[in-house]
Amino acid sequence: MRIATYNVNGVNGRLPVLLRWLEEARPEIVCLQELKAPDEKFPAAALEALDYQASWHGQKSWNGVAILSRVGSIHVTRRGLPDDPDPSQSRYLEAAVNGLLIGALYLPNGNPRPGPKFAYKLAWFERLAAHAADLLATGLPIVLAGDFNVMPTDRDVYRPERWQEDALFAPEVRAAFAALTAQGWTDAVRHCHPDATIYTFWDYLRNAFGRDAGLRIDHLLLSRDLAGKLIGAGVDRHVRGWEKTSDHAPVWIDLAE
DNA sequence: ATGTCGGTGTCTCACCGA
Repeated sequence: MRIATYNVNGVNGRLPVLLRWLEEARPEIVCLQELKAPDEKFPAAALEALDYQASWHGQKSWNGVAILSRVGSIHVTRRGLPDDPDPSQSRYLEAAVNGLLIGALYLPNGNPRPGPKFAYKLAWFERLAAHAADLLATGLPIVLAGDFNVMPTDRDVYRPERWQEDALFAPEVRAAFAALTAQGWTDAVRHCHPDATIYTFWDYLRNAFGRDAGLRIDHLLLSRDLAGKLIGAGVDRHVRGWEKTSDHAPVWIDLAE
């Protein structure tokens, strides 16, 4: 079974690209981020036409996350993290799908650092970690997937020395990511490709994709039992080269049935 | 500092956030 995560950067503006990729890749379960659409403008009918059911947590203009499934119904267990002091930002959606618990997330960008946005990012990360610990304690098979807005290590950045002060790579956020995975989560893509240079995002500016000046910020984290079923992972990076495409590429894992 | 996107309102340009 294939599970993917894709920051679409506007689900309606990128709809032709999203549909083209879904038809080509046919993942069983998909987490989407940056819908940039209110709930009433989510393109459910176009996805249904490709046999994908969907649940979504939208917001006007910004953020927004969704879960798609072509392997049975989506039972939403949570919209937003527990104890969220700012529920106006739609960044977390959790659902039971086909025997798995899926947490779809869009972690705050956090720039500029320092500042209130960076403080919000760290606070959001702390609430995610607290909830993730509770999830692990259930013993369920769980996937946390999305745009974490964190490059975990130097090898996840085309030029790490240039990103030391950025909110996506600052010591505090790398430490937060490391502390999260230390709970017992497996970074699926890195686990499958320990030494490879793998990126999931290339800025629109300065021909970043053409220069392969990328970042690895989209991740799928697996609970312990699921990590044992991991048989493959990768990035559909050719999608980043399509017309009217997102600045992110889809990221996927394959799990043994 | 620069550059490029989608979404939105101030609405066919100018902004915000990324």
